[in-house]
Amino acid sequence: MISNFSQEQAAETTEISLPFMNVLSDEQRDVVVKNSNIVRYKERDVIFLQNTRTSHIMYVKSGLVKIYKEGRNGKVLILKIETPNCFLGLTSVFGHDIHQYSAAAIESTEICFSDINIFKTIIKENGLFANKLINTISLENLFVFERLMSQSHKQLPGRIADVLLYFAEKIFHNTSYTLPLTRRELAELAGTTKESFIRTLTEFKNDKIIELNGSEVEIKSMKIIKTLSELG
Amino acid sequence: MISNFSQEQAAETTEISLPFMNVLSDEQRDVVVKNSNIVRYKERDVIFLQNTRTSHIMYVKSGLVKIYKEGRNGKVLILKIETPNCFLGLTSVFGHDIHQYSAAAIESTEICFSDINIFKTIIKENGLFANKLINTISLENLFVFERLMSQSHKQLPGRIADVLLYFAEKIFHNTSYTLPLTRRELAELAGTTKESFIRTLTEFKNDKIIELNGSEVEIKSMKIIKTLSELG
DNA sequence: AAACAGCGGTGATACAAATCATCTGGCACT
DNA sequence: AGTGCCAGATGATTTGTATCACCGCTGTTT
Repeated sequence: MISNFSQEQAAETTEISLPFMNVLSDEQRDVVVKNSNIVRYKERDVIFLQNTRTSHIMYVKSGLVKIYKEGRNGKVLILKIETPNCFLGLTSVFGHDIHQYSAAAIESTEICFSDINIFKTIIKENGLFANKLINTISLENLFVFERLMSQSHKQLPGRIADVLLYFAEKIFHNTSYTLPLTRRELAELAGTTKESFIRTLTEFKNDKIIELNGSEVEIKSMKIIKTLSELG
Repeated sequence: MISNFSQEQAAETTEISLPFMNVLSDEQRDVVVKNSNIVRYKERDVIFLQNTRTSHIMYVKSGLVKIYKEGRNGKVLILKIETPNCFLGLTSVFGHDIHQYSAAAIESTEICFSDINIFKTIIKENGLFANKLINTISLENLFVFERLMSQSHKQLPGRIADVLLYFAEKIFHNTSYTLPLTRRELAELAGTTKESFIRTLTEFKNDKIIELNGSEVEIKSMKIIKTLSELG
């Protein structure tokens, strides 16, 4: 990957685009493009690690990224999964100069890196862009509140239902999909253990709530899944 | 309170001040002051309720406010406690036009209400202010990540230690303080039940980690509390 | 080919914490 | 003074889920 990096970069710079780019002036857009570059990651590649310095704004051009946090006890929590056109670690960059969590590619992924100072300058210059960004970060915040609610007050079936709903509604926009994570990672997303996740998933399958074939999932009764999610 | 509202307002408008007010121009400051007013709440008063429309930026002038969320199963989760000079529900206002959580006064509290459109205009005009705001919301976000980590991966002693640390470090800046919440509310903050919270707190007391007298807490061994928090 | 490491899956067991029940004392009503 | 009501507290019981142990399978390393 290193060997053909410059080649890639040359080939890709014209394709750089950001969310809300439409609210930027031609000049601002130009500055961003000139100060950005695209990097490709393959499955399982780490994009950035917790406790490293923040230096760039990143956003997902294609692929899927898991955002996760590691505790001292070795336990891992997957905070969220970022999809194309999402910023990566906005809150980490603007909240702290050290990354407070890690990011890794779930599948083959392209990330666009933009200089953070260019970004801050544009926020200062372009209030509409700033407003959009504040909106984005706020929505992220509300999402985490929901996750917190899910983790602290729902028991296993509700949390597993939440994970299944998450993939169906936020990631794949479809009731049938291929789980992009291992059972262990799914458990880290649901706040449980591999074994408990598997067991509950198997129960869902036996109860005909979902169809399950390895990583292939089809939600058969969205109604029951939603009820499980709501009742906790 | 209603009866002497206009009187209060008249008396207080000169005292309106916002975080980051120093980055505003004289004119902007003037507009904010003219479009703001202060409302007083007493203990247990609700400031705004989940599912109501957002209309104002609020910030805490004095007092303490609990931010909480209610689930369909009747369970309540206290997300955080806001102290003087904090904005109230920024993410709710900027993320959604419907409040996604509730706020209530824990003690006698003064809240400053500012028109939301005035605010959005100033963000557009004043990039420095926008940057500050983005920073604030990002930090809020990181805080919730930590809470999520605490709730999903720590067991009771670790979570209770986190609550005690929260009051000591973030709210009172002191190792001895008076708990401003009931045991039930403390449990809602720790993600547990009243009974379990009481039991664990009693154990801490018996183990001489804290001194406890009703709502009076003194952390005797900060070291152990921090160890408990870190090991989960 | 053998050794191993990691994943999916299942059963048995242990344990943390929720739930249920009950008692206290303080405070607010009539 | 008496009734009800909520907060704090403690004990007994139940239960959800983590933990432990194990199997088969696949892909990788040596």
